[in-house]
Amino acid sequence: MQDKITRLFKAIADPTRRDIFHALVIATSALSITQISNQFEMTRQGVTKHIKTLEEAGLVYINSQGRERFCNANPKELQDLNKWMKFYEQFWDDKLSSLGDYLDEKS
Amino acid sequence: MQDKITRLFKAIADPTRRDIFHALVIATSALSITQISNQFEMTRQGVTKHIKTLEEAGLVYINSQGRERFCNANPKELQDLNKWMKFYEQFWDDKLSSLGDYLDEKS
DNA sequence: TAATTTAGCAACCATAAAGTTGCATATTAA
DNA sequence: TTAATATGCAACTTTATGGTTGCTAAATTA
Repeated sequence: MQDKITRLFKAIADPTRRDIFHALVIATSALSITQISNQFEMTRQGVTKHIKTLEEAGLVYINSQGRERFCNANPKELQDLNKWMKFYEQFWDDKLSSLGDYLDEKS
Repeated sequence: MQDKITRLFKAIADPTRRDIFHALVIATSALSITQISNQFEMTRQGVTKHIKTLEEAGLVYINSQGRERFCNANPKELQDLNKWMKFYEQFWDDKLSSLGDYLDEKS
């Protein structure tokens, strides 16, 4: 369907998903779907959909226990985005001169 | 409408826009809309729309000259995304212990 | 001045995305 | 075993997104 980096970017491009992700990151333990839902003004099913998107992007993984599904954040996955951006860092200050440096390095 | 960080994330979440952005970054000079369009299998109007999205995110700025509009990449804008991610870096290795460190720093 | 080129704007289309309601099912508690 | 809780699934609605076609207008070139 989509490549990994696109899934990642799209997952965190939604503000609600960033909030959910954030809540999971700073949580001191895994949170169930209901526990997460209670923190948001949205139906549980709405939250579930977002969780699924985050999960498919690798940003969240789930641990089922009985009838509950405990969600954990996996911020490490953001490294891929960092890597993507890394390339453009060299162009931050002065585009042309940095491009020169980049080309020099390659030669 | 949307906040800046969301606009940025959404802009680069689309693979075609990432390609356009990339083309502009590595270009040795500003490119007109037509010049960009020629590099993609899409109508000029389609490209124009993407450029507009990139422009609204601050990732591209335009220099009009006569009937032409020369587009430049502004990769510096990605710094904001970097800053957003920075917070989560501390959770990359060991979530719980890193959170501890973070809380320690704040106290 | 006539023809060509560059581009914007508007309308349209198809699909995806964000969120809802309603219902079924499995697990846990009384 | 009955009631309550946690969740998934499906259908539906609304709005956003990615892309198209067709037309218009301004700037260049012949």
